[in-house]
Amino acid sequence: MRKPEVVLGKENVEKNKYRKGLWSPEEDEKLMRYMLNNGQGCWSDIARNAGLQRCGKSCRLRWINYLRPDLKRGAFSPQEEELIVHLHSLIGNRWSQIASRLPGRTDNEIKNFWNSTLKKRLKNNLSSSPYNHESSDPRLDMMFGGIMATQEHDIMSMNMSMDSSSTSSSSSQLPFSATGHNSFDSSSMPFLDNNFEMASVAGATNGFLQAPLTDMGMGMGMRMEERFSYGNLEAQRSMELERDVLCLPHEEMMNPPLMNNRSNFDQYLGTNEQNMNVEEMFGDMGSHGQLQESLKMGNEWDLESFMQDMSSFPHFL
DNA sequence: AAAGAAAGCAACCGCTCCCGG
DNA sequence: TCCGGGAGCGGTTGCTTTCTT
Repeated sequence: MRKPEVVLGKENVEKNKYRKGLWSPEEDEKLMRYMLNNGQGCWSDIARNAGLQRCGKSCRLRWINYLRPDLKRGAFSPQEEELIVHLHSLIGNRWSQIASRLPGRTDNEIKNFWNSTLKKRLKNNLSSSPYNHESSDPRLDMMFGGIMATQEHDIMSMNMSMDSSSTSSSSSQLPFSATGHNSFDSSSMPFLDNNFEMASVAGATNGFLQAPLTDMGMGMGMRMEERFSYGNLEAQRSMELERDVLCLPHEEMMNPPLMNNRSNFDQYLGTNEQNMNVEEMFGDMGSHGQLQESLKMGNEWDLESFMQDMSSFPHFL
C-alpha cells in the first residue's frame, strides 16, 4: 500500500486506473454522501457512481472501517478488551466474528488492537515469567496458551513434516488443546474460577478443536519448551494419545484433512462430531444446551448460540 | 531540541467463498 | 458443472504519531 505507483506494463493499466493510498476528505465526503443517499450495493458501481477513482474494494474498506455512521471510535473499554481476549481464545483470529460481537467495532480495528496492544502486553507478561500464574492480569495468562500455540504452530507443523498448507490457516490455530479433562492444563487459565470449570472449557472447545490436533503436543498440558524439544517419535506418541482421548480414527489423525480454509475446517467439525460422545466430551457444558445441541446436529459452530451460553458466565458478559 | 525507536493505525494484497450466468 | 466477478476475510505493510534517550 501507499507505495508510489509504478507503471510497468499492460497488466498494470487496469490497476493504475484507481487511486491508492490515504483517502482525502473530499473522497470521504463523496462516498459518505453516496452511501447515505443510495445505500449499499455493488461496490464497483458505488465507486463509479460516486465519482471516485477508487476500486470497489477500497471503497468498501473505507466505508466499513471508517465512514460507517454506527462506528464507535476511541479506546476499547475494559469490557470490550476482555471480550476480545475471551473470544480470541475461543475462535482464534476470526476477526470478523469477534467484531460482530462488538457493536461499532470493526474487524480491522480489533485486529490492530490485538496485534499492537494485547499481543505485546502478553509478550511482556511472558518474558517476565512464562509460567507465572500470579500475573497482574489473569486474562493474559489465558492468552498465553493461545498465542503460544499460534506462534508455535508453524514450527510444530514443520517438525512433523506435514502438509505445509495446513499451517496457513489462522482459523485452525485455536489456543486450547482438545485433550479432554485429564490433560487440560488448567493452570494456564487461572482466571477461570468455579463458574467456569476446565471441564467445560475443554468440552466446549472440543467441538471445534480438531484442527490443532495436527499440532502434535499442543495439548497434553506440555510446557512450551517440552513441545519444542519433541522429536517426531515423541510427537507421534502424543498424537496417538490424543487420538485415543478423542476417539478419532487413526487414519484421520495420521492424515488430518487440510485446514487451510474455513470450509474445510467447518466440514471437519461436521465429520468429527459423529466420532465423539458429546456428553462425555462436554462435561458440565452439557447444561449449556445450545452449543451441545448444535454440535450434535452437526451444525456449523454457531457463535451466536455459543455466546448466549457464555452469557451465563459472569466473567465475560 | 533532536534523533531514533516503538506504537498505532489505515489501507493494500492475496486468497477463498459465494452466487449467478 | 464450470467459470468469472464481486464480496469478504485475515495477514501484512508502511506511514504517522508518540515516546524515550
